[in-house]
Amino acid sequence: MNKNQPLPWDHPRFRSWIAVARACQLMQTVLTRELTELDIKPPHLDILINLYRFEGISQQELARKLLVGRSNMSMALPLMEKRGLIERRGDKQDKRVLRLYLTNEGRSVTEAAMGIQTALIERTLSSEPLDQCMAMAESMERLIVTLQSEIREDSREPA
Amino acid sequence: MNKNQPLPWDHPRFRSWIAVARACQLMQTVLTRELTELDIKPPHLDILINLYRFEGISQQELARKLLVGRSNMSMALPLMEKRGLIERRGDKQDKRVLRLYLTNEGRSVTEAAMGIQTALIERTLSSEPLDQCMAMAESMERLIVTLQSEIREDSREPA
DNA sequence: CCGAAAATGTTCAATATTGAACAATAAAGT
DNA sequence: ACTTTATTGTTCAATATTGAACATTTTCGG
Repeated sequence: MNKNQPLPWDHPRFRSWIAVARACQLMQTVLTRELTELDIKPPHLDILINLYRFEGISQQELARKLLVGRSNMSMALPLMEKRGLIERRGDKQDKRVLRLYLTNEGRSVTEAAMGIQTALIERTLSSEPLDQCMAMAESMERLIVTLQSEIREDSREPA
Repeated sequence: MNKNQPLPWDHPRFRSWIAVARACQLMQTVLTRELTELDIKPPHLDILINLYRFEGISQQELARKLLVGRSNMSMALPLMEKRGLIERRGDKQDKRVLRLYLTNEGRSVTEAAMGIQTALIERTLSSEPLDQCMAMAESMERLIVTLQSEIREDSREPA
């Protein structure tokens, strides 16, 4: 059965990618644990960080930045609003869009959570030379561009 | 508010990691699309690949390899069994454990799916020099070791 | 200006994932 | 042998995520 098909784990790039995926998974797991004291989870942190950087962003724009569907935001944001972390205010110009803002509570939770995440990343990645980290980031950014263009092609031409 | 706290996006390692995470997310999205023709999703592919490599593995061992909880396997595997992709047979020695095997159907689906995933990875990563891929893999493997030991510490000492 | 097309957000059902509590079996300690 | 502890798998409720169908509002073509 393995006669004519080269097995994936013989491909160096395949093996590399699997390692990347596993590392992401683990990092997520550990981050989840460390965030429990703040009673938030990674998806919410992603949202908070983006609101911290881009105050007044719309739900649509936020979903695009996070690479998730709009419906995701429609489910998550009202919960965060009820918890007093964010506010949603309608845009004056365009009555369709809701613009998002951090509350003071949300801002301080975000700062604490960013501190935790930054510390985790520094701690676990500090043994890797900075050159190597930067090179990896550049590879990943090229990968992101490639994959995003592929996704856009698919949705333009859904034949 | 940003006076005394250094912002995460000023840390090069933080930025690098965010790029890694986004790339993983996108890769997952694209892989999901390309697997629809086989009617399976990435989590099932992960399972199939591991059964392909390690026939007769137990549910527990499989969960450990995939870095997911045992309950996850308890939910997913019966569905895959109903779809005729795998078989679960009780261990003769130890009546607690269920050992997992691919059916012929499962094996051919796995081979097709591995082909798709390998092609995707080769296609999107081929522009990165092999040295760079290997260096990244080594970094990620070190990261995995670090994070796993941290997880183990936590679960040993859950104070 | 009016009707068609696009954009934004919501709802819903389907699927994933987790952790906790549980039952059955095995291993260890006495 | 017997009680205790550990391991394996299951169930359940809670939370995430997605895509499709939908309503509202805006934009565009005529």
